[in-house]
Amino acid sequence: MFKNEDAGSKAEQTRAQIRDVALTSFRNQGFDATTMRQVAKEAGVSLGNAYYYFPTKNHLVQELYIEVQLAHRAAAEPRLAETDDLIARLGAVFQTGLAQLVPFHDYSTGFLTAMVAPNSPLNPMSPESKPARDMIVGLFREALDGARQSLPSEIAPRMPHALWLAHLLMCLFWSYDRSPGQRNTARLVDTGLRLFKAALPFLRVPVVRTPLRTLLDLVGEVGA
Amino acid sequence: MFKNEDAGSKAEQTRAQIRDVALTSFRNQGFDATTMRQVAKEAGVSLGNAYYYFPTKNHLVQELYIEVQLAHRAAAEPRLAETDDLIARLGAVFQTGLAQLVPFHDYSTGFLTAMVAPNSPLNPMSPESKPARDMIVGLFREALDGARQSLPSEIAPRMPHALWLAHLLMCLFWSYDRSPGQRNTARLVDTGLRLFKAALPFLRVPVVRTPLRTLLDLVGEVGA
DNA sequence: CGTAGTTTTTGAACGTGTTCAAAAATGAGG
DNA sequence: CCTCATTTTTGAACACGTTCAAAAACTACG
Repeated sequence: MFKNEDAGSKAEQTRAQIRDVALTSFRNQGFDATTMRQVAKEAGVSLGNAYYYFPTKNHLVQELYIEVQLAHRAAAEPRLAETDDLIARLGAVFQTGLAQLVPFHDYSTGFLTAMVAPNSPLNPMSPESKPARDMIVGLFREALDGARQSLPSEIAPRMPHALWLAHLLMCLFWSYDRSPGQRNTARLVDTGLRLFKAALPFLRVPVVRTPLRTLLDLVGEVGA
Repeated sequence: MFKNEDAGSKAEQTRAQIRDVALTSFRNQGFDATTMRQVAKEAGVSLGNAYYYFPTKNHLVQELYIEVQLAHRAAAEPRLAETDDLIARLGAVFQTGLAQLVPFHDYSTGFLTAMVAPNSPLNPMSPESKPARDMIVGLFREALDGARQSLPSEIAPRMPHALWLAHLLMCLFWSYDRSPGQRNTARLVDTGLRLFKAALPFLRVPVVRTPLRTLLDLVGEVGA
C-alpha cells in the first residue's frame, strides 16, 4: 500500500532520470531533435517505460516549462522589490520572462509547435498548464498591486490576465525575431510600455474605458 | 521542351486531382485526419507521387489557404464598395475574413499547428506565403485608402501590415474561442474597432504617436 | 517461504510524414 | 522506328510518436 510516497523510491528515481535526460536534451538539441527513443536509451530504460511516466512527449516539455516558470518568478521577485513604479514593475516581469527564453531561441519554432498542439499540456487552454498560468498571472497581479499608481477600478482586476496574454504574444514575437540577440523583442517591450504609460490617462475617458473593459472581459475567457 | 506549359497537360491534371482530393478531405475531416496515404489513394496515385507534386503535407494546406484568401477578397470587395467610413471598412475586412474560417473551427487546432511549424509554407515568415500575405495586406490598404477619415502620416503607411497581424491574432483568438458559434470573436472585432475609433484622436498626441510609430516599425519587420 | 496482487518494465507493433533509388512513361532528334 | 534524355510514377524503406499485451519485479499477506 505505502510505496512511492514521493521520496527516493525507485519509481520516483526512474521518473526523475527520464525527466532530467529529456530536459538536458531539450536544452542542447531542441524539441524536434530530442526523440523519445534517445531519451529512453540515455536514461537506461525502454521506450515503453518512458511512456509509463510521461504520457506524451509534450508532457516532458511541460516539465521544462515549469522549470522555466519557476526561474522566471525567482528572477522577477528581486526586481519587483526595487521599485514601486508601475511601468518599471511591469518591465521587470516582461524582461525577466524574456531572459528565461534566451537559451532556446534556436529551437523556438519546435517548442512553439508543441505549445499550440491540440492535446498539448502546454496549450493555454489546457488544465495541465493551469498552475503555471496562475503563477505568472499572479506575478503580474503582484506587479500591479505593489505599484504606487493605480488603474481604474473597472480595468484593474482584468489586467493581470490580459498582461499574461500580452506576455504570450511577446514570446510569439520573440520566436519570430531574427534581429541579433533578439534585440527587437526587448525594444518591443520598452516601446509597448512607453505607449501604455502615455495611454494611462486616457483609460479614464468613458468612451475608451467602456470598450476596453469589454475587450478585457472577452480575452479574459481565454484559458479561464 | 514544351510540355507542361500549364494547360490540361497530363501532369497538371494529376496535380489538380491530388490537390482537389486533399482540399475536400481537409474540409471534411480536418488536417490531422487527412493522411497523405489516403489522399494518394483517393487521387489514384502512389504515395510517392503525391510527394512529387507537393513536397510536404503543409504545401497542400497552403493550396487551401490560398483558396480561402481568394474567397476572403471576393467577399470583402463588395462590402468595401458600400461605405467610406474607416471603421466600417476595417470591420468589413475583419468580418469577411472571419466568415471564411467558420467551416474549419472543429479542426482549427490541427491547422494552427501546421501554420506555426518551422518549415511550413504557412508560417508568416515563409517566402511561400508572401503572395497570400501581400493580398490581405493590400486588402487592408485598400480599406484605409478608401476611407474618408485619414490617419497621421507617420502612422498611416505602417497600418496595413499591422492590421494583417491583428487579423492573424483574431484568427488565433477564434481558434481558442469556445463560445457558441464563436460569437465572442465577432464581439472582439466589434469592440476592438470601437476602441480603435475612440483612440483615433489620441493618435495625434506626440507622446502617443511617437512610441506607436516605433511599435509599428518593429512589428512591421515580422514577415517583411 | 510461498502465493496472490500490484506496480514497473519490456519489446514488438501500428500509423504517420517523408525520402529515395529504380522503374515506367513520355517526348525529341536522327 | 529507334535512341536517349527527361519527366513522371512506383513501392519499399526510415524514423518518429504512440499503444499495448505480456513479462518481470516488487510488495503484502498467510
